[in-house]
Amino acid sequence: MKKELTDRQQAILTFIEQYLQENGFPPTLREIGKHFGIASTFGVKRHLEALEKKGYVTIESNASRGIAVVHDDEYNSSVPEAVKNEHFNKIPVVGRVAAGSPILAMENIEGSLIIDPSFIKKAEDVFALRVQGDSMIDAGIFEGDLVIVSPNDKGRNGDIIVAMLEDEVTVKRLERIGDEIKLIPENINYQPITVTDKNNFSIVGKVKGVVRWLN
Amino acid sequence: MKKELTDRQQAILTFIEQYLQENGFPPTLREIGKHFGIASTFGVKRHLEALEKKGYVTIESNASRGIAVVHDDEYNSSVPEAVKNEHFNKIPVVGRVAAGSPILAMENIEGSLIIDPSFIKKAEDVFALRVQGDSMIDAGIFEGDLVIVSPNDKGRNGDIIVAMLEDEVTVKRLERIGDEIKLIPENINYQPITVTDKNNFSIVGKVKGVVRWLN
DNA sequence: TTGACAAGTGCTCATCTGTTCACTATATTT
DNA sequence: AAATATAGTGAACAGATGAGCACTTGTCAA
Repeated sequence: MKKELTDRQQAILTFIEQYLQENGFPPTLREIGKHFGIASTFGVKRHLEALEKKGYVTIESNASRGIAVVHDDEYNSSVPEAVKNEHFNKIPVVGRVAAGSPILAMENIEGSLIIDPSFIKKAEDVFALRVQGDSMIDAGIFEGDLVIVSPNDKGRNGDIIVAMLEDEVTVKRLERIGDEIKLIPENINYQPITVTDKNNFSIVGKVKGVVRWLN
Repeated sequence: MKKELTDRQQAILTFIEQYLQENGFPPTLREIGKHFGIASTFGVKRHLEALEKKGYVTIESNASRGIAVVHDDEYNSSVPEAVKNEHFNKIPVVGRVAAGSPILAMENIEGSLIIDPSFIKKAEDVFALRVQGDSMIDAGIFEGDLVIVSPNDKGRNGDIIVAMLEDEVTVKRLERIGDEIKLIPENINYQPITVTDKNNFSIVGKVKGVVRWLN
């Protein structure tokens, strides 16, 4: 376990990491000092020496910007193998879907989500969709939730699926009776939809998961 | 598309990337020159200017080691920023919690979950807990779901929290009235719990998110 | 009260480092 | 043949930068 940092040291370490991220190279002593209102480079230097002694950075003597942030093994061991091997899954998050437009068009991508491969088979090609409306609240799917959709799985009877109906995207439970297809909402205030015009209907994919974020 | 590089320029770009990887900060003009047997810093500088003009690096004027390697979007789009910068969050998933045992003891860890940093503030120390029981179904939290818990946030009035009560872990909505603490289930079949013995009660943390996996 | 420690000031100094200029040389393109 | 881009030398220069010292302040535990 690494030694604990003082608040000041932690703040400085964070600043260095941020600076590095934004600029691609580490800050100078004076830049650090300026950011924290420390007038003397010596004050900054001692913070860095403390950080080095505690194992958070290494400092190249006499080299300008010679600060390297240490990512030690302990830290790395917390990195899942999957990520090291780049076998993680990055899932595009689709925001609002404009009527008629292809779901995965670039304009729709709202962000991305990383999901542990233990949840998703590696090659599976999934995406996330932000839920609008409350027709599935009894299935624990609320407005604003993200549903993870697998377009390669068109769903079986009883599965929750994402369907495209009349250029609108909806999340519903699928019910197939013979040739008839019904979309069942999980909310007593809504009525099941029977698909009549199969030209204007398609199943986008099966819902594999739900992710909700509070606040 | 980026302009093509000469062999020399490519070699220098590669060297800079390697140096950066090994040292954590970029090389100086003289260090580059020394590596390639270029005696004059001016020769090196012109290579860098070429690299900058072609969009491979940016150079901070008058700053030592002010070379930043540009990673353009095309190249990066297959690798999420989060992973490249190792700023992703790996969350331990806690399975069953034995009565009285520390929640985060190793034996309890069931697996791990990777969540996009866009959801969680970087330094936030969270873990995931598998839900047992159905006392929160009206809040969309079902048995078997994973709740993401932030132990640093003890929750405000109305928040959904994880509490430790009589050596049992429960997910409930928090209600504080004056000095009285109530735990409200979100299921009409359950009754609110008023905390009487505060010695046997503690708040584990606030629920920040919910993840459910189907099949 | 004493001591240890974190944090900071103001300053000097040496050297690190990017900038610039004049000049040379070799390909490739026009 | 002339223009252009690439590649390099050697030297001079100024500003950027880390190192070091003596001294001060505030907090906290023994």
